[in-house]
Amino acid sequence: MTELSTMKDGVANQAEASDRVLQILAEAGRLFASKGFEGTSMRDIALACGISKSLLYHHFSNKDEIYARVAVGSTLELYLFVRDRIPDGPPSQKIRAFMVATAEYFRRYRWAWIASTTAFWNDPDRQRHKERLTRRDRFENFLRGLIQEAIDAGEIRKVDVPMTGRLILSSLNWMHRWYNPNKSATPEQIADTFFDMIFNGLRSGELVELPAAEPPKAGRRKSR
Amino acid sequence: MTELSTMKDGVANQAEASDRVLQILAEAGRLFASKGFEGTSMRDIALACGISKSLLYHHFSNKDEIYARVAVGSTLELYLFVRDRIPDGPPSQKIRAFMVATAEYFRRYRWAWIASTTAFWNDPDRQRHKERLTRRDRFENFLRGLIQEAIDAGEIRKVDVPMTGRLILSSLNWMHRWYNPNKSATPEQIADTFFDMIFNGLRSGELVELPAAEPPKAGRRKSR
DNA sequence: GTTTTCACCGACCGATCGGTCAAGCCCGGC
DNA sequence: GCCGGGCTTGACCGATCGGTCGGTGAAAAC
Repeated sequence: MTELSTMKDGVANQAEASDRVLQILAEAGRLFASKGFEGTSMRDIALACGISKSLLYHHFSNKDEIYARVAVGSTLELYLFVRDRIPDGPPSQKIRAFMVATAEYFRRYRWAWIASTTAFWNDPDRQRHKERLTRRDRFENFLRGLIQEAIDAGEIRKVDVPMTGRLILSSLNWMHRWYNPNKSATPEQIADTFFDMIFNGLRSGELVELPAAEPPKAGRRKSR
Repeated sequence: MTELSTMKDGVANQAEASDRVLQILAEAGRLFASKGFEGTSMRDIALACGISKSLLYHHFSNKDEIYARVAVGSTLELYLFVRDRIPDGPPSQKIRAFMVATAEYFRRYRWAWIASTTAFWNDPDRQRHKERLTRRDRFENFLRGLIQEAIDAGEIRKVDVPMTGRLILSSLNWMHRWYNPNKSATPEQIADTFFDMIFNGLRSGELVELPAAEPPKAGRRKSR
């Protein structure tokens, strides 16, 4: 199921592409990620690759296509990548695997990930942007299915499913803003920690029954 | 506490500014938020305001200053805004108030918020960002203090404090990517829901019946 | 009544943008 | 030999970029 693993320097899913094309995609992804789409010129990309600007137009028809190959081509198989890493077992563990797999994808295709989630995300008139959003919808709906599964199995509370999905995805999607690859924790470890926090909650103590009758302010005490 | 509330159209903390300047800041914020800093030209801003491009340079020295007034000027008092809305009471409720207050700030200064968290966040020329980042650090450290407080009070588990802060902030910081002001839930309600999910966890409580033959869930429980 | 101040504008600047094009370079097949 | 065809280039294009300049008109200050 991982025949899609033709990759180089974090450029995902670019089968049958020449070394030069892969180089361009890698450099362009890095630049898009750090300076944005509008902030990156074709001259920047050419300079980073050590080639002439014209050569970019030999391999790609325009700037949008480079971005599409970086971003769309990279989110292309996120859904499949994650789906294939969901084990059989209790639904809650599937959610955990979902988070860890997404984090692994982030780690492997980091620049392309950042580029695709950063650049002109709300430009309404970009045709291929819609394709990417469709893929992300499928990805998100997959997560919602897992959450519903966990609810049906009685593993998690009867929470609002879309909102729960947004919380989980938020914890992963914001990671690129603070994640430092030189620090010790891997994205997978971070995702695992976040799953623990979200699934088990932060609250200490065994679940004694709810202080339901109590107004929130007066609540819990256990002075230090 | 709210002497900082000179605002118009979601432009925060722009005291003693003329109507025209406020208009420019509002329109520029909206454009920066939707098209990014590099993607927004001075002509765009002038056109949106119905004025000439020259007039922008009469009121501001350059494009960066407009961005600074929108973004830096808006995150300027986020820390104070939130701090003043933290009630006395149990630390966990302070964390909840922190989240709700941040969400309120997001709702009130939405465009400026998006512009400041979107545009060239990792520009190598961090100088103009340093001030803004310093403020955000203070903001984040404030949250970490609340988390530590809750741990010391025994209200929440002995979790990793910075990581917990990142989870909480992620849930809020990613909101602008999916929040729809036309839908029913307010940002404050969303933040409240997220607090409940993170604090109490998703896992169903003891009262859930144990399906007799069901194998246990692979030992994810963390004992404290 | 004169001068100063200030919001405002149209024309313009050099630089850079995305993109084009005709021509060279290189290398395997005749 | 020399012939095609893919890789590569520098010169160039119109458009647009951020920013400047000289000036206008009306109110405020003297």
